[in-house]
Order: sequence, then structure tokens, then C-alpha cells
Amino acid sequence: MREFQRGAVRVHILHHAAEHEIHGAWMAKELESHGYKISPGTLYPTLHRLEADGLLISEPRVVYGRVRRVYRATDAGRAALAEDRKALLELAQEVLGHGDDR
Amino acid sequence: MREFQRGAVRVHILHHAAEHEIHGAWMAKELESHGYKISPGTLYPTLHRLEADGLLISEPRVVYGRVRRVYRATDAGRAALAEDRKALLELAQEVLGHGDDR
DNA sequence: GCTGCCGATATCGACATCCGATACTATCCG
DNA sequence: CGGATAGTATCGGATGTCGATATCGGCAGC
Repeated sequence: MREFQRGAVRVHILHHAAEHEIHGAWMAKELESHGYKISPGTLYPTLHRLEADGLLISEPRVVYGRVRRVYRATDAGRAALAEDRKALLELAQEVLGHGDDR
Repeated sequence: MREFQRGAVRVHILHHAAEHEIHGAWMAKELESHGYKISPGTLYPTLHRLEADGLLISEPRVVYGRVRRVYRATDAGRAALAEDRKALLELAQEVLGHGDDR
């Protein structure tokens, strides 16, 4: 149900990472507040993959003594985000545009 | 890349199945025309799953001598579609709302 | 300092899903 | 009758997802 979520998570991550630094736990909270349940076993590998794909870069940062791995979108990440946005817009127009839902 | 697609395919299927009968090959063409590449190995199991989940019903139909399995959305399917639309709208507002797309 | 705890990140095994290729079925056409 | 065609189903490998659990580094209390 709502496998929708998978793509949405990716877009959300890129979206936020393009605006400011993010870290895993914060992202999990953010996603949850939007109704997306994502387990750590999915979130972290996803971040790693995005980084491996060159869409994010990470660096350990110490915040109040805690070490966090903070992520930021790369140029490629922003490009991918733009593409995803385009696809999302298209999908929205196609599916929502009709206004006929029955 | 663009795993976005998985959810989109589901929504597309429900969307069309809610309006008229569809069958696998037609759906494949329709999706392709929107830029989604989906292989039969994904499409047919997906249709089967949607049916198993009670969102679609199918029945074999003979068209010009060819047997097709035609699908139609059930009530639950329409409900699921409505939910997916809501999620899609939310996602679109969240991600597209900023107006910054580089 | 050592120990136990805490936020945060990483990893593990099991399971589901995706995919391309291929097989299968029934009909049409020459 | 035999090959071509449309459409659907299935197979095996690869990848992704999940929840649970392990790890890590610093801090507080002792």
C-alpha cells in the first residue's frame, strides 16, 4: 500500500538537502511528520546510496558533543531533484488534473 | 534513479482502471507514452497484486478472437486511488511549493 | 578515569519486489 | 497446416526494504 512512499522519500531528502544540511535522525522525524514511516534500515542505506550516486555529500560534524553525519545536496543532486520535480509535476497533472475522481 | 516510478505506475493503473477497462498491454503502452519504462515482469505481477489486494477485478474477455484479461477498479480501488491522490497532492505541495527549482 | 547511558548511525538476515528474457496460449493469415 | 502475432504468465537473479540489533563517541555520576 502506498509504495508511493519510496519515491517520495527520495524527493524529500533531496529537497531538504538542497536547502540546508540534514542528518539521518532529523530526516526521519521530518518524514514521519508527513506521515511517512521509514525505518532506519531503509533510511540509512538510502542516504548512503544517494551519496554513492553522487547526489549527496556527507561529513561528520560534532554538535553538542554528538557526532552527526550531515548531508548536503551536490550539484548533481539538485539536477536530480529538478528532474524528480518535473516528473512529479507531470504525474500530478495527469492524475489530479482531471478533477474527476469517480 | 527515479524510483519514483513504482508508485506512479500504481497510481496510473488505478487512475485508468477507475475510468474504463484496461488490459496489460494497453497499460504498458500508456505508461510508456508518459515516459515510464515498465517491463512485463513488473507490470503483470503488479496487476495480480492489485487484484489480490482487492483493488482491481479482472475477467477474461475475447476481443477480435484474442483473449485479454481486462481489469476494472473496485470500490476499494477507488478509495485507494483517492488516498494516493491525496498523498500525491501533499507531496507536490511540499516539494513544488517553494518555486525554487534551480 | 571508569561505567553506564544516550543520541545517532550502521549493519544483519529474512523477505518482498523488480527486472529482462523467455515460454506459453490462442487466433489469424497465407 | 504452419508460422506469425497479440497478449499474458513465469523464472532466476539482483536489488531494496524492513525491524531488530550492534556500534560509536561523548557526557554524567560516582
